[in-house]
Amino acid sequence: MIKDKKPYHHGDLRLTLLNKATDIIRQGGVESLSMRKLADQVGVSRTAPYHHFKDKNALLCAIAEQGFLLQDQAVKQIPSEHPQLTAAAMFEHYVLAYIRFANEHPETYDLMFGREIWKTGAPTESLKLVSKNSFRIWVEWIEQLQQQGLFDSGEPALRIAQASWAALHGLCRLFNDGIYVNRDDLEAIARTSAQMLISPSRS
Amino acid sequence: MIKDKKPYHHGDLRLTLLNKATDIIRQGGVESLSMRKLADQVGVSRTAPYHHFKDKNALLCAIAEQGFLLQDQAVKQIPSEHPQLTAAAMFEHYVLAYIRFANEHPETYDLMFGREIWKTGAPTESLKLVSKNSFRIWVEWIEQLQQQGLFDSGEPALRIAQASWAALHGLCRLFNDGIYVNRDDLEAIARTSAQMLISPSRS
DNA sequence: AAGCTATCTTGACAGTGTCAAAATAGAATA
DNA sequence: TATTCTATTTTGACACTGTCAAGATAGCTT
Repeated sequence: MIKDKKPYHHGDLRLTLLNKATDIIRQGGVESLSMRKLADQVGVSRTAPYHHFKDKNALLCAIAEQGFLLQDQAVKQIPSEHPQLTAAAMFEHYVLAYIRFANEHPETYDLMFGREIWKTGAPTESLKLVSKNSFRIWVEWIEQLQQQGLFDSGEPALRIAQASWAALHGLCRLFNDGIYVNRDDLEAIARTSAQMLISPSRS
Repeated sequence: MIKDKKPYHHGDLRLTLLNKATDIIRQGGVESLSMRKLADQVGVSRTAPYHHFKDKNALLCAIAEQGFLLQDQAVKQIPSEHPQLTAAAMFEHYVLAYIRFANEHPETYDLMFGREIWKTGAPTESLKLVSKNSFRIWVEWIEQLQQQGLFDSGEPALRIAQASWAALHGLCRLFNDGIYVNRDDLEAIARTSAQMLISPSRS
């Protein structure tokens, strides 16, 4: 009588697939996810997933979408949690949080910002929406820090947001992709990055 | 009697494969390269390539290796070509050259620094070597610029090299992977990045 | 001319994504 | 309650993929 949604044969297969798929890629990477094995593990036939996700691509988009929501949530509460910090310290905090997220969910992160979806495949409309929103939040954040003198006011906030995010993203990728391997250095490099990015004097 | 190497049946199949494969990925991306189609286009049977490359992975490593050599070459001659530039201008020049390379050879760049080889697959020993050398060149470069006061002398050169390269890399990836799409902004963002990274005052 | 080895081919296997058509289960309607 | 309708799932099939094992062949060396 509660919200126990058990609509049809399986009982919300869509969600089950999504969770299981996320599980699989967490353990073995995106390339270890096959539609057939996924269906098998859920206990359903090969093509059943195709009635809930148009494509393998669509499934991956759904996972990425969840990733964006998770990240937004993890990052949203930073300012309210540390209201006493200076702008510079807050920025560093933000940077570290971003990198920690990428580090804790490497496979999801890869889906969120990888070519698999954005170049090779085709991003879902709804994925485009949530990702755009995520970036908007970042730009607004940069705008605030810019007003506090952390960044050059001569440049448009958008451009600074693009450049700084690119820097963060690059760092995450290098570690996630196995090019930088020494995990202990991650936070140190991140701190250096943060310090290099902010401008101590105004232009 | 000249160096016309036509050793066996085909006549340096290895090089032919390498070139054709590079061609294919340039046009259709890495995911469009299949060993079978490659063999077909070269006019040889499915498994012939396996006598010149242990794996598909080994073939991709060879392509990446060529990429590193090409990049080293393209970047090496920058200082000698513009000896009159200031350190800051030289750095910007370098940044733009790097990005231009990534932009002109997006698929090769992806192989050079992508998870396909470094995380999922296994980099060849010889690939590890040339890539390590490439990074060494970058660190030495940063070291020089650091001595010229472009970067904080308090930080180790290695760390600055890591952070700055990560920033560059991130920018390249965002464009190569189709997340930033407006190609006209590339150089502008790159210039902003370069300016943000250098330190106008010393700490 | 004989033997040897590097090179290439044929056959095979297990795996992939996904389409079309058939089967089935639950909800809606009569 | 019986029947129709539709959402869901299954079975079969196809064209691909990487790559292993065994056989054939071509060129060099002796």
